[in-house]
Amino acid sequence: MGYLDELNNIQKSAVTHINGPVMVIAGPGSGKTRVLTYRIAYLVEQGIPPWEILTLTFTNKAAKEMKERITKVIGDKANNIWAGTFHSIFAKILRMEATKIGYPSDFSIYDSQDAKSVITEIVKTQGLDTKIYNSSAVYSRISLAKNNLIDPQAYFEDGDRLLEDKQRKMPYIYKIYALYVKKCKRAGAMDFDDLLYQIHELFDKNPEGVLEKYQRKFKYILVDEFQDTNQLQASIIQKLVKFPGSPENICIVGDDAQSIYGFRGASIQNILDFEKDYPNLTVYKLEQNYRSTHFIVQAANDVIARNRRQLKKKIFTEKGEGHPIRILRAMTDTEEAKRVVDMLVEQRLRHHYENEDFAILYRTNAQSRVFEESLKNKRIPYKVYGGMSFYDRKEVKDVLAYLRVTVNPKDEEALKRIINYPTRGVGATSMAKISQGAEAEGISLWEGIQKCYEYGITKRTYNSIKEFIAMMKMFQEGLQANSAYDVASRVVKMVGIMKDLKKEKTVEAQNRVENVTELLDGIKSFVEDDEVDELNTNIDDKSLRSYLQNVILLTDMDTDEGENVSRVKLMSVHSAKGLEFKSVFIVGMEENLFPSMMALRSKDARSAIDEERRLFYVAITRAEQILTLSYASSRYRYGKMQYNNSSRFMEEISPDYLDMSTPINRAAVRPNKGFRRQPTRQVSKAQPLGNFKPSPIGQVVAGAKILHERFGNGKVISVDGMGTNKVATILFESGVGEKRLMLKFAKIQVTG
DNA sequence: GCGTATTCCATTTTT
DNA sequence: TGGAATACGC
Repeated sequence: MGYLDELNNIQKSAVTHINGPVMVIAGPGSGKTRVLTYRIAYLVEQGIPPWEILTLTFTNKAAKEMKERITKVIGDKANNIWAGTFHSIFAKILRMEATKIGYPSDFSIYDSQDAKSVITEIVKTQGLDTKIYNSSAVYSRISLAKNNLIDPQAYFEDGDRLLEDKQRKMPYIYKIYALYVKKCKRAGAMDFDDLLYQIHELFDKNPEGVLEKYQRKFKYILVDEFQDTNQLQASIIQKLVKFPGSPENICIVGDDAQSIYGFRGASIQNILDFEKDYPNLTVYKLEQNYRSTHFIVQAANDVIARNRRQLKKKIFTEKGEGHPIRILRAMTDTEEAKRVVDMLVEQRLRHHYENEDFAILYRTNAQSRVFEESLKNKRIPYKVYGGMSFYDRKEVKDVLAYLRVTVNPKDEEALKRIINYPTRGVGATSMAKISQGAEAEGISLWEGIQKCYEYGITKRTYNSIKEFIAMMKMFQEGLQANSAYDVASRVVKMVGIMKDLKKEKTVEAQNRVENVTELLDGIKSFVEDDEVDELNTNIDDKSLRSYLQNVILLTDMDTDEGENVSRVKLMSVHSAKGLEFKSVFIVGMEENLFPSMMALRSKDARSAIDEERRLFYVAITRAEQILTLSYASSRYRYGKMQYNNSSRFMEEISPDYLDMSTPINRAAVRPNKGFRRQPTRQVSKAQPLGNFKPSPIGQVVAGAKILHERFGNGKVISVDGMGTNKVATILFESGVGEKRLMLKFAKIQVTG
């Protein structure tokens, strides 16, 4: 147990105190992950079976990292620990238990797009105005309700909620909510919130003693980032931990100062209440920061001191004084981007940093664009996190929709997506008729299209639909005997998706073809490869159903596979939580941006600004050595020029920690009247970065050593196919394993 | 019913 | 600004 020596005394106590409730208040960079992983390792060494340990995190990445680190300490036993995100762990349990609460085990998961589309349809059929009942707004109200354990009935009885809706000119949300729930259920679908809400239902109703089963199973529970849990999550945990005779072996880790998900119903109150709920609670405070230098830690302390209501702690560091914090001022957003990138290049040279040592953090994803342009101009490789991810791409969603309907024909959103893709003459008019008919009879859309001839559609359309149904049934029949990959590749082939994409001869269309190929590769590795199961808890479930339910919970944060080029990282501050970088740029430090306009205008502005401040605190504390803040006096937003003052947050840092060579100037600097925005040069998109030069297809032969732009070094196993359709099977060194790549699209350089 | 042109409209953060 | 809903011509 030599690893215990790597811990300071408080960390050690937190690790070895395994019985009874424990709360660890962990400041930024205080070795929180280390404590969590060693605690789990310690539990296993004490003889606790790994499968009795449940670890809940917020991101797959955090779960994965933890598993890897535990594996290093205790070996393969780590594989049997239940570690994952709230959503993925509960999705997995629901897969086994859903039938007990009236859902099929093949339930679909609706992403937010699906959910919003359901809402829009309801709003329309209810004869309400889709402009007023904006689907995003309605969805967030419904989501908030679920996260506060308010069902439609309770919503209807909740005067405050109804009043608030009325004030927002949306008095009928309660009605939409009820219909939404009904519709999802009929479609055998759960949205993101349902993955938690339905687990709560399951435990609450407790059919066949299912709650006791899991209470017995999970003898030790650990929860990471507890400050970001909402009422629903806290309640689920409580159900598992608090019961007569329970040893209450729960360990929560969190930092009230880093609570940044209030908009999702997260509440610091959960942390503050924890002591009340668990009278035997032992609290450990980790206050030494092992990440950042003195200036950075002090700046963070200065800022957070302005907030009301917080758990007392004093974060300190022994990492030395470090560099004072630099502030960059620019006239425009483009100039800001340019100056940031220039500074980045300078730091890279001076401190011998790699690109990957840098992060550019912003408040809103829309800000990434100018920095991308700037980085492209300087030929600096970068990666943008957040925004459009692989699984959000239309072509990927289309294929997944076919698979979803194959697994769960009642999945209405998926069915609507594919019924006329590729176009087969089933347009909006016919679908409206069928939808109406099905709705009137109270049957699912899938059942509706079976008898669509009753709803007065044309012969032609009827024939198309008949063909479509026959095809889908064929896929469904293949489900039992074939692997997820076989089903998927058959779907892609039979549906003619590739044919449809290839008929367009643009670069974008080629990319789409490549994406579909990549998706199929992904499914293949899911089937064959143990590594890809992010959950890692149930590697035997290789069904298509299991694939679909896993894949929707992945984000691009989790798919960093085979990264071989060192890249600057661009992401929102929210996404940066839990990460660290040698040098951090926090950009767009302006009023109305950071803090956001929403926060400044909200009816409880004080609390909203406090949350923005915690967000800024999170941002500052990502930096290990160098922190740079930047802002622009003017910037384009929504196509218009906007002028903002510099952020109040910068003034909250004592000048002692700032590099005063560039003082903050609060007065808005307005450019002269004749000022014109520089037209941004369009840099061609598919430009290979660095010195990467793709080789001609002919050079890629079996046995060749190659370098792929994304997957890194590998060896060609075989090449098949003819002419321009050659496909190479390549074994990559970098964890991604074997991949089949279309040579005409793959960016491959032969190295030997 | 389909594809394209046009207008319109909303802009926070995400599992 | 750019993505999505709508209008319009075939």
